[in-house]
Amino acid sequence: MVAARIPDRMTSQGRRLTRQRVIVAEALASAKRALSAQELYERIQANHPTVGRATVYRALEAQVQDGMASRFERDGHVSAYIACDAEHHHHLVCTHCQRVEDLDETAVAPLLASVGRRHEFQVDHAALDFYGLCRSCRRKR
Amino acid sequence: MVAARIPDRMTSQGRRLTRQRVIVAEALASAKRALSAQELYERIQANHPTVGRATVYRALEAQVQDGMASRFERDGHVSAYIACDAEHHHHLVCTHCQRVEDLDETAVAPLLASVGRRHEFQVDHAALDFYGLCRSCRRKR
DNA sequence: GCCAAGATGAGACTCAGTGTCAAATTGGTC
DNA sequence: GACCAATTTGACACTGAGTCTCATCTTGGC
Repeated sequence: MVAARIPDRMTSQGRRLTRQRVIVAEALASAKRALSAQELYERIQANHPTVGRATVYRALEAQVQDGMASRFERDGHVSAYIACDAEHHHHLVCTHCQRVEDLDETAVAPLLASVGRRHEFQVDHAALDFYGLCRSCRRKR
Repeated sequence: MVAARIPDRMTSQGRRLTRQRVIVAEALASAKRALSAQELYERIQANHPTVGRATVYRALEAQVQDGMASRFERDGHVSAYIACDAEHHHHLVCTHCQRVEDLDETAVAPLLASVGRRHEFQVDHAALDFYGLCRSCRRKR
């Protein structure tokens, strides 16, 4: 089960396991969709009104570093976050309901390999996310 | 020559061809690297001090819509822009010198096709940019 | 040249995200 | 369990990219 490994990841790099970071991680994981830091903060406020806004931002940043979440850009220059259980995951983001599907890494690998081969470029990281309408949102239109 | 088509693109959707938008387009095209709106504004100031900041932002937005430029996110939540001469171009961005290489579209197409097939997802647009060090920056390290 | 629709420039405004700092918490160590 | 240094937190001030407003100016069709 993936959840069992979460505390390990959260304490990587000498990071301490705090109540607040657990709250943020759980809130993001249970959302099952992309949320901005502000939206997540507001959700957390409902049950944990003492958790500060800056703490949510810091916790999200830590989660991204620890490979527990990924960040991408939503329209309007806002970052959105989604919980994920492996590193280097890429996503299909529904721009209507904000639900996120994982993209099969095996489909991505050939592209990454070909880029390394064809361009003398040391790829550090890739923004590789697709935006559009998921099946159920497409039907509703 | 591609440049000849620029006025056509700039007047799409009933948009008017203004002196300022030409200045912005030329400044971005001649930069040959990714620039933030602010950086571009500052460059333009040198030769055209009357062009306003908001105008540069608006012109860049229009260029992205018209497929004359693409936008991606730089660290620090800032948009950067690069001129491009075809639609749906994806890029290799050097995070050190900000130079940009075009990514061969034929390498990308299989991925796009497989996403459409494997996920019932109507892809609207894709963030598909690679960040890293270009050859010359890599050598300098 | 005329004129309506659209664009511009100046600057106020917004708000996501960051920095600061005193107080609180964590997790080794004894 | 108590102690303590290092880290984290919460509150809030601050920053700055990007947007909005509005009076004025341009564009382009007639």
